[in-house]
Amino acid sequence: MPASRPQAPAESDAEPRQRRARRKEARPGELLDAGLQLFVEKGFAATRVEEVAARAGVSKGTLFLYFPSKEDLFKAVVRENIAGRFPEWNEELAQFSGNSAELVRYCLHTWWERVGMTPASGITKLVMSEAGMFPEIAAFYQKEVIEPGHDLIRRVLQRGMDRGEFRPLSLDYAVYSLIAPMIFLLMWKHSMAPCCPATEVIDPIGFIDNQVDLLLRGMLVPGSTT
Amino acid sequence: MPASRPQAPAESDAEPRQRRARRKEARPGELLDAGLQLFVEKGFAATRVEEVAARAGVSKGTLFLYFPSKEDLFKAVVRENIAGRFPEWNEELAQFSGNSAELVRYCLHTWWERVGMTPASGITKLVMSEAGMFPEIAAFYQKEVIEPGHDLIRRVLQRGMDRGEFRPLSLDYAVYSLIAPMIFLLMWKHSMAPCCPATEVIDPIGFIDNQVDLLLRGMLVPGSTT
DNA sequence: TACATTAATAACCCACCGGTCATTAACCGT
DNA sequence: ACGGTTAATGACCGGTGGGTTATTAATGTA
Repeated sequence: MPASRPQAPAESDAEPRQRRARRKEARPGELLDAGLQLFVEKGFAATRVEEVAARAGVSKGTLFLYFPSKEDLFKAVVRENIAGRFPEWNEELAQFSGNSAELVRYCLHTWWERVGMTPASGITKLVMSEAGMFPEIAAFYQKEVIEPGHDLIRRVLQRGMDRGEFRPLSLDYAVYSLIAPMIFLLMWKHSMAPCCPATEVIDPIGFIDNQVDLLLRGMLVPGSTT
Repeated sequence: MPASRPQAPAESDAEPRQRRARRKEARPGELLDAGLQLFVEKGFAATRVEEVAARAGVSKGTLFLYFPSKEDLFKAVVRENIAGRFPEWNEELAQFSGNSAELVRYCLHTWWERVGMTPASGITKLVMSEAGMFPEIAAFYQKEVIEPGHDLIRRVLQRGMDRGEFRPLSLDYAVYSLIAPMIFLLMWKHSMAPCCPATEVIDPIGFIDNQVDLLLRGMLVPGSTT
């Protein structure tokens, strides 16, 4: 996980926090953090640069001192937060020693812990939402995140088939059968859920468990004892 | 399917198409059609009412003569294209006479034909994308579309359990297991797919067939001959 | 043709927001 | 203490877009 920064100037601390402090080093990072929060909250178009600046404890003019435009700020936010954690995950996958049903369950749970329930999930939602307006970012995301993720899942399923645990599957489709509920969860969390708190809330862990159970019944070879 | 309208005034026809024609009856429908097109193309916030009016062959002022606000126009578009069609679908569901596995397959295929592959799917994508910024719209959509759709699916699953075709399921989760792949398909179609035409395209029908097959293996009582 | 009714228009208002720039003040070397 | 440098500011600009309204003209009636 990217080390979280000291969360912008908190004012009212031991420091009287003078108005026009000169902190050239800290500004970009604080603006990036504020940008991440607001872009995830409101999307790209709806986020006002002045608000980003305010949340970073700085004026609008200062923001443009560090980032030439709103779009550049956005790109910087995406770049910083979509760190390539895939090498680490691929490593974990290769070392997993349990059966493939357990591996599937482990993958989805881990995804939820490390992406789904973190701000990173907001970026995915954001990119899918605004892809139409920013095709170059969509392409970047496709290449850097979606394809590696796709390959990782594919390897899990292939492992299950190689070990005789899964019946022969159409890999191209089965991969999406696992991805789809995760995307759904993430879209739900960031779109409908915050607006309609009254209506039936989906418990993510419960849903994932149930979904894995359902899909595994369809994927495991009949009569398996797992 | 709602009978497609004569697609706004085409000018340059046999009719010289006078400037300020008075066509009180035709305006709302033409504005609704133009609105559907543009909202799906560009999203809610990015669509300018003046552009909707122009595409309907009318001035901005005229639009506000028929719809009190942009948001009301949008709600009317949603009602006409999705929400208003549930009675018809519920009727079809009630009259279905095959087994429940066939019914599930029929539902998803029909959804794809009547929503997924039509502009109506763009509306769902739009709402999920912009729900955060427009809670009124999200709440409206939740009530008029999501809840009826949820109930419809739930009835299908309940039918399968009542008839002893499906094993006991957690309805709350199982409903989402069917909805999730549809939402995924639709998000994919409207966000990543148009931007990354090179990369592996998902065949919707193939995916749906495969998904239904997988889920039914998990839902049907073991040893069922269906 | 004269007149009332009202559909339709286009100019207008105003709030908002991305981006700029002259001004201000914090810091540093001497 | 005193400039000189530059980080930071906030007033300002210009374009945009939702919504309003005074005006215009199409239609129906006599």
